[in-house]
Amino acid sequence: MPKSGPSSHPAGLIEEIAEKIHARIISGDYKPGERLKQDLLAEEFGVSRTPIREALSKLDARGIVRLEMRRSATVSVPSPREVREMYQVRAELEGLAAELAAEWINDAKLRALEAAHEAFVKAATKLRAAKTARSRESALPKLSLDWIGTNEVFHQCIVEASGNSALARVLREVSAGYVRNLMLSSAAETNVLRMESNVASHAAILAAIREHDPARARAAMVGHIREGGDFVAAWFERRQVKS
Amino acid sequence: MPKSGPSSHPAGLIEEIAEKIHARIISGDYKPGERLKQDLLAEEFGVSRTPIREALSKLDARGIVRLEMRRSATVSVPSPREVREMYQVRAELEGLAAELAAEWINDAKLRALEAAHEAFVKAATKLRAAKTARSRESALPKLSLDWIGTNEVFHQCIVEASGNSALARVLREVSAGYVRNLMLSSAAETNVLRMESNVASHAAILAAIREHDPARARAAMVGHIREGGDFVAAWFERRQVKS
DNA sequence: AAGATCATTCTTGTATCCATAATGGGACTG
DNA sequence: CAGTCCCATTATGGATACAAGAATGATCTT
Repeated sequence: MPKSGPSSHPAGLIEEIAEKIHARIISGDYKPGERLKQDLLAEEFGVSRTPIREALSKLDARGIVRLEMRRSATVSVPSPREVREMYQVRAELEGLAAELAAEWINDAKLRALEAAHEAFVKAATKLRAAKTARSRESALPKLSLDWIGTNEVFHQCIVEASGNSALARVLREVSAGYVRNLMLSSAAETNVLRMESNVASHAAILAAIREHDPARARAAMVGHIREGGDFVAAWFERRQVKS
Repeated sequence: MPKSGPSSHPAGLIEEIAEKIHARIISGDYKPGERLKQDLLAEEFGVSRTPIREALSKLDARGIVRLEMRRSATVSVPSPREVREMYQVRAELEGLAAELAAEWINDAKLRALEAAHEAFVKAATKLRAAKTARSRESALPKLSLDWIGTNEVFHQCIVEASGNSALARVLREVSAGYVRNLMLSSAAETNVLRMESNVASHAAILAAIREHDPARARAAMVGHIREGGDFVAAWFERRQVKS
């Protein structure tokens, strides 16, 4: 497993708590508009209010909660429209990453990217087999996690290969965590078709980068992210009416 | 003066302190690699360590300081290369904003944008006059501030007109504050030529948006930001060898 | 009875405190 | 004399304490 990033590692309690709160928001435990009181969260997670505060601050920066002066943090689950907006931004940024990667990638990073792709294909294959087999006791959650993880590694490789550290930071800070949590929740409903489409997209992106074709790499990446955005937004719409 | 954004307003002490620390880093009071001890900062600003910590966390997210586990925050003044990287990201995001704005802007927002442009032209004219006159006691700092402010309003109008709130948030969070502080320091050295080029760029962007030409709006904006990035990076190089 | 006002309570923002991990210096040894 | 190991010092992360500003509810007035 590669280190999670080239940049600073608070790596600590705060980020962990932020992720947990985020997960609960996505899963619907905390409903939109609900007021998140620091005391309760502190008790919930068995820590004091201090790390809770910092976690909430991060979630505010990511647009997941709204933090106003002297008022409780309020859950701000995005509308499907906002999900689309976020993916539009992410598409732009990762498109840039792919373009730069196609231009500047070196042999070592290319090999790493190819390895990441292989791992992703393997994970997808296994997950697909498990899904079609419908075997009850198969470790489907674990396979889903693998799928998400290898997917993330692939994208991260490209960002790293772009050689633009500011880009890497922005993606980490404003979108990466969000996407991960969304995928964790929606992975269960991801069907075989979508998985195959994802594999194909990754292959196309990899090919464009290998052949140092920036324009094609960008286009492929933008399309890939948009596709994912459509799926997640749709899933979000369904979930919203359901709850 | 327009409100600083459509989104959440902690608007508080933390943000204020973050800006102050940032300004001191840019101005060179705190040198690259220097370790920022929370105690000292706390005394410096006459507050306790708690808000200092949160401010440092924000600065870490913005890439201005590096925050590692159980270690002091270290000043991380970007290399000219990193400045360029940051502007590349910003160009991408604001380019997207311009593209979307050209597509979706409505009459009210267009009028606001035109007003912002007029204010910018006016501020630029005054500043240019003051610079060429070289009158000693003229309120040159104030005029510089006006120039920076109106410039920011113009860009913000476009972002708002894009109708993509996620985009607005990302720009605010990761790049806007940075840019503002950089400009505050480098404005003094901005020459007349650059100011005129800036005015021309803004006019071109405005025209493209008015005529609903997304591709042209994006291209104009990307070029404009890149130009600014080159200038700031160059200024940064000069300053780095000087210190 | 409805609305407004004021007091109480609750929650956040900031300060202070304590435990733990890093740092730097000194002593000891090869 | 240099290198290394260990301990004291110091600074950070987290917990607790305190003050101040909202939200709420009760009471009084019209």
